[in-house]
Amino acid sequence: MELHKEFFKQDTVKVAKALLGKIIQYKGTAGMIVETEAYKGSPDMASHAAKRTPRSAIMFDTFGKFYIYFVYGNYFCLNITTEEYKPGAVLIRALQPLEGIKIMKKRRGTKDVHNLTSGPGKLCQALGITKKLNGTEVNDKIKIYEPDNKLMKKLNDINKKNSLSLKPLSPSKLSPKFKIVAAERIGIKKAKHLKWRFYIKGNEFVSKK
DNA sequence: TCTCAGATCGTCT
DNA sequence: GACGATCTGAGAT
Repeated sequence: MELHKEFFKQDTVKVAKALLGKIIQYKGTAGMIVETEAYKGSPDMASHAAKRTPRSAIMFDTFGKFYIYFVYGNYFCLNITTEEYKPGAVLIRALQPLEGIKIMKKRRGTKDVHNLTSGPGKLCQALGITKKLNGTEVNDKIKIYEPDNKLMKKLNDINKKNSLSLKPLSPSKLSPKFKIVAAERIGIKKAKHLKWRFYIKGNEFVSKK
């Protein structure tokens, strides 16, 4: 069942947590969301949501829309805007591949399943998501939905075949220890000086730095 | 005009 | 695992 637009009206951190385990699908490729990151404005002043610019305005004005931006000259990052009256978005950081794995391998130029969607830039590349989808409504072109039993079975089959367990593939610096995480930045000035708050299975962990 | 980034990859230890 | 090189474009000055 597709997630209703109203789902994204909630608090950003709530949405980030709730998106874990959901399926994201675009043009014959799909994966289960295993790592998300909540972006709000204050007190995270290094977030795009901290300042309204032509690029980030979508985070201020909408919920339930895809915010896709180009970064480091090579990659795209996929976010979904949240909250009605406050700026916010959830970055999709990692997926577990589910459908269209052949296509993903081709696009990513690797045969390693663990390396297909284990990062925000990687997953956009694997799914063929580019800036042209920026601003589209959730479920217009890119679908997000709750997995049914059939899909879960398929996921388990893929896991068996590739010796994977139900865990995220992200080697992300964000979550070196923990698997299947939602995260929130709690520092204030520059991205590299930020602290992180992780949510794993209902528990909270705060990074040391 | 300048700076540098919500990332990735290859190379090194 | 740590680190440097790298790409383009948005935002700052």
